[in-house]
Amino acid sequence: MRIGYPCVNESLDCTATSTFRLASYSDERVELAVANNLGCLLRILQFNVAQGLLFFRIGSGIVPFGSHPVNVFPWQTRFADEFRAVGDYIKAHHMRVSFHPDQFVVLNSPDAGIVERSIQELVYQGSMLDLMGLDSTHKLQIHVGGLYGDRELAISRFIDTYRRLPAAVTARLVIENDDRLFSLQDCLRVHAAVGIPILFDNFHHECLNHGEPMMEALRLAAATWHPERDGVMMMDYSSQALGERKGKHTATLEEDLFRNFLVDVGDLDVDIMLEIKDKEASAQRACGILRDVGRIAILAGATTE
DNA sequence: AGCCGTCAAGTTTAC
DNA sequence: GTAAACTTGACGGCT
Repeated sequence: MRIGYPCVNESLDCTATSTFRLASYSDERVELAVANNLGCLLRILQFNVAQGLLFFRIGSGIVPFGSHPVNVFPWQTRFADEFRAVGDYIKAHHMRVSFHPDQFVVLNSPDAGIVERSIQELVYQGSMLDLMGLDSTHKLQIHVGGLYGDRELAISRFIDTYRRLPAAVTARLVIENDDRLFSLQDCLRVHAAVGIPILFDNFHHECLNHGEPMMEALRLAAATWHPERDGVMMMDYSSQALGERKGKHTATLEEDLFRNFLVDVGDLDVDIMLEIKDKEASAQRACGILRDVGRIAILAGATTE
């Protein structure tokens, strides 16, 4: 089991998502930004290894305007060595990484232009994993998309689009249950049609479900991951921010809730991405809790033998 | 030097 | 019909 956090490290003064405005686009700025971002990404990964955090979500903005037609800079060849070095580091330390294209990637949109731009974004993000030399256990996670007033049609449109995706994308694409529109059950239907793994989000499941207990939901999602092709299940973990709008992520890890969640996880192998505002601070505490729970389990085992 | 409106992209929900 | 939320920093024009 690995624990990680998304995109931003708050301890280091180094950001892997530096960018600039479209209006000030130039090839030179792309080159500067990518050099900075890959350098910072490696530093963040080194920091993570030192902390025992072996799961990390890489931000979408490593290459500014990476899938935009304005960007014709040959970053794939210019930074081939740097991407390869990052990938070598990840493999050497048995880390796992993912990408989470943001809300503009909507594969089930009725607008063909939006679908095409979405596919290009997925191709861009997948190509970074290719350049790093990372296999299909490193994933691209998206949501099913919009509802457009007709759930059946929306799901079937996702399936149709999925079948047209390039193999480099489908090898890595996973869908996540969301908190308002597409539940775990909806994702399971998409999985049944095309075999796409489901990245389980416990907090979204708490917000939107059909009565499945957490332990059952985890096992349903885990069964959608093909061990050799996909690796162990990835999941997002969070909890409700107290006193805030329903669905708002907590600012910091609620340790008791996380400890209880690990009990539900049991002996299921899963890599956990903490979607929590204070990033690596909570991730480090989560690692400590995981070690405690493991130690207690070992002690409990010892006393019964 | 510091303030602060704005930033490629989509969709839903609240007002 | 328009704006906020998703999530968030930081770009960059302006004083």
